[in-house]
Amino acid sequence: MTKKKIDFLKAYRPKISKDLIPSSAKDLDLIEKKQNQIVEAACNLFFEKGFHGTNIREIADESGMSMGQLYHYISSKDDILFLVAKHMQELWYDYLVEFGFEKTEDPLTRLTRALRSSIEFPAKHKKLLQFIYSESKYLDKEHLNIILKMDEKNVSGFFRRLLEEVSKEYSISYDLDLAARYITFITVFNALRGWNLKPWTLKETVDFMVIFILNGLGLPYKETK
Amino acid sequence: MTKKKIDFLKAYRPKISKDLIPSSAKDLDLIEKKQNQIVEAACNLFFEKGFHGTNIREIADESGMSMGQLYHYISSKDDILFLVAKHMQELWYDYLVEFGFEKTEDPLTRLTRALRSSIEFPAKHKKLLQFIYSESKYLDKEHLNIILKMDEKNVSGFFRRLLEEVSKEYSISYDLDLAARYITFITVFNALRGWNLKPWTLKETVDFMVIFILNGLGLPYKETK
Amino acid sequence: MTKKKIDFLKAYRPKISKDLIPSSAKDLDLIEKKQNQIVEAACNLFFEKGFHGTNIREIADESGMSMGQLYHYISSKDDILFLVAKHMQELWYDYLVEFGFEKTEDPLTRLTRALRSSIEFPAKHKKLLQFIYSESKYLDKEHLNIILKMDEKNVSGFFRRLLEEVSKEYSISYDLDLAARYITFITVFNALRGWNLKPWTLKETVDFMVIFILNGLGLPYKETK
Amino acid sequence: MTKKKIDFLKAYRPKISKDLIPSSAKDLDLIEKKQNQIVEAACNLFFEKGFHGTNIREIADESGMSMGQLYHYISSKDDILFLVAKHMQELWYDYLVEFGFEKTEDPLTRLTRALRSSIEFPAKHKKLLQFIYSESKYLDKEHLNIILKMDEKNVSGFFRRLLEEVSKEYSISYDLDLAARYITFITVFNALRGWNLKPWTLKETVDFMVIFILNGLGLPYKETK
DNA sequence: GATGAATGAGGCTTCATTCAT
DNA sequence: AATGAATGAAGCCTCATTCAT
Repeated sequence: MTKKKIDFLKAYRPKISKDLIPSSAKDLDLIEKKQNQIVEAACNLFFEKGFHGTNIREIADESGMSMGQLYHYISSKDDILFLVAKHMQELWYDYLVEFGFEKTEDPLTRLTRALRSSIEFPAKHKKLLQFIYSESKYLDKEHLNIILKMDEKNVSGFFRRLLEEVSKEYSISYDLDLAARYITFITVFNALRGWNLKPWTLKETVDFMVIFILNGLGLPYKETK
Repeated sequence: MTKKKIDFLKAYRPKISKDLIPSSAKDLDLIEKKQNQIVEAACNLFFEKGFHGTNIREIADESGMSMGQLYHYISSKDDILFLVAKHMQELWYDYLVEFGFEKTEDPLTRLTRALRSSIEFPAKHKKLLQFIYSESKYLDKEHLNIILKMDEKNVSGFFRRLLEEVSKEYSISYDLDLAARYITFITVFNALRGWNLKPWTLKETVDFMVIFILNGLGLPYKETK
Repeated sequence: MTKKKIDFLKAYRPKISKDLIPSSAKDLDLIEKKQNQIVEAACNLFFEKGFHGTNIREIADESGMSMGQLYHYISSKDDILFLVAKHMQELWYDYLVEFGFEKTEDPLTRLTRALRSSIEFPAKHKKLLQFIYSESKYLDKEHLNIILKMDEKNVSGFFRRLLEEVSKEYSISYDLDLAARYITFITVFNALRGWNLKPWTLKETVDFMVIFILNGLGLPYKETK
Repeated sequence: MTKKKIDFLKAYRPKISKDLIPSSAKDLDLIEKKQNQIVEAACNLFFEKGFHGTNIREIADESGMSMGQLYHYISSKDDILFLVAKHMQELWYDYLVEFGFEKTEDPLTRLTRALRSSIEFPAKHKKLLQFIYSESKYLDKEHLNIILKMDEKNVSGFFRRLLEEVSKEYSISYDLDLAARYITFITVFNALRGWNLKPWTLKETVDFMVIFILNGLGLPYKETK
């Protein structure tokens, strides 16, 4: 990943500190390693059974830790919820960034590609998105704000910056920020309403949505690649 | 409401039977009345604290019933979740139907008005929509299927029928069913992402979204009323 | 049933009074009729699910009564337990008496026939006997005493009287009362241990037991009928 | 206890595994110790008040555990019922084996002694036997089968093996298995009908029953010891 | 640092009995 | 006399968190 791109992307990644997730451990690297272990275990369980359907002992077992060890690295079940939510935001953002940006300098093409990958990710990780949309409300205020800020800076912000580039070449009358936020939301369709999409293939829904969104934005659709 | 409209709307409203919600009470009218009481109380609590954050005693207290009486009219906490979900679907549908249909025979205007009201409802009942989208997954299979069917028949189906009418006057190349389902989802924006819409008024977001969606559908926007 | 036999049998049948089973009803015949209705319903349920596994509402439903009506004719669930236990004792005794007594004046043959029917009854009404043996302990003291007295007077007493007759013709060295009580108990085998009698037919077990008991009593076995 | 005798006795003793009694504890020895503690407490209570008359809190208190700790070592109240039933079977069998076997090689004498101890045990542990006979039916199927198997293998089987030995010296025409099962049952008299044995001493009833049973089996009674 | 046993409040649900109509 | 809705205490069980070893 080039330096330039990183600037462009301006990722917001909060560092987990002991203030954010109190831990009685001291070795910071170890803390991070163990917390990742916890997150990985918790994801599988949360996605399948929900936050409330999963208990701490299951998380300990799945992560290969004892109860005592678990509570060395986090201070409550809510902490795990936050760690998982944060991890999900990072995964999502990484996916967005991963695809298609080196291949063109044309802003509209970049936007189109970004839309495509942005629609694919929720389609491929339905459980992940469902989790974010359904369990986030159980985050405590401080943690919730961090997640919202990640979402805003990274995902909505990502589209915001793409739209800004596009707006230099196309006349746009609506508010870029509002549009970026709206796009962020409506790309999630496949995850949140996936249950009633039986008749259509992924490609069909993606194609439909990409064109729909570009039309909605008043931009022309050009076949990419 | 005219006869014609009722036909047009083809509402699907499951009747609550004792099979659906086991109850040891015998007077069906009373059952309905008490269940409504329970639903009303549960809504207040669920919207604020979530399904898992609310306990049965609180629901009993809020609805002015004793624990025993509560369980005379339902058979489990899950039943309440279903009753609330069903009630929410009905409210939503009633709101859609309430607005703008007598005022014009022009399909495109009807669609435009429907979009407007369909965007307003989630905006005005954020908690309600948040609840539907986040807690539905805790419904047991049988109840979930009913809710999904209501959603599909009444809300998506509603847009489907509007689009069919419009398609007689405008050339449409995409799949009407997919489009209807997509619209159903993306009108919900204000509820599910309302937290990051501080800077804009309701009117601004609604106007933006109506135009966006009509453009997305390849249809012209005509100022209504 | 002849007068003579009734004398011989000296049945002890407690009359259900309002002291025994408090009831707010006044018409004594009606009380008896309704109580019979309750008993009949309760039997089916108790035999299948046990006393603790059956609730009062089920008994009301099965007997075609309302809760209110039920409690007009009994004063507690324990009353029903007593009524059922009493009914079971009567059924049992009636069965004993029903068979074989007119056909011979020979005491040993009478005893042999009595044994046979006394073994058959538990075999045919396993649930009934299982119920008596397992739930009797939940009777309150006063009611329990009545049941024990019925058992003693009617069933054990029945064998006691048969043995007395036999003892006039055969030399017997053991205590007649103890023997009578023992016989009463060991005829119940098929009901209480029926689960491990798969390989044998009813006739095989009855034949074995009749001979075993007569031998045990030091009496000869003569083929009857 | 000699090697030979152990072979002869062929005891069936199911090992309590986590499949049989789910437990979240990990130290198997501790599990066993705690379960024994629970069993001891439960016996005191069950024998006095019955399974349904005893609540979980009482068992926790009696065993000196907290509710949480209790459920660390069992997974339901039903599990306790099974543990108690199993413990009772073991006690019973241990008692049978304890008496009289070193003292003679004569099969008939051995049988006679076994009968004597087999009659004494129920007489001395009435509550225990009453419990087994009345509450076993509330065991769930899987656990019930284990208890029945223990009963069959250890208690009935014990008599079965004694009878086989005797049959080498005495001519026996009845089915050994049926006879063994019948004996198992009828030795229990003192426990299940003990309430109406006031007038007789233990010795009187035991003597009567031993002779009765040997006669029943067609075997001579020889004074032992 | 690590373990996992221990805590106990709180959750959901049942049910014998009463009482207003 | 009859109805069945209402009561609320009590039952079984779960689980996030702590703490002795």
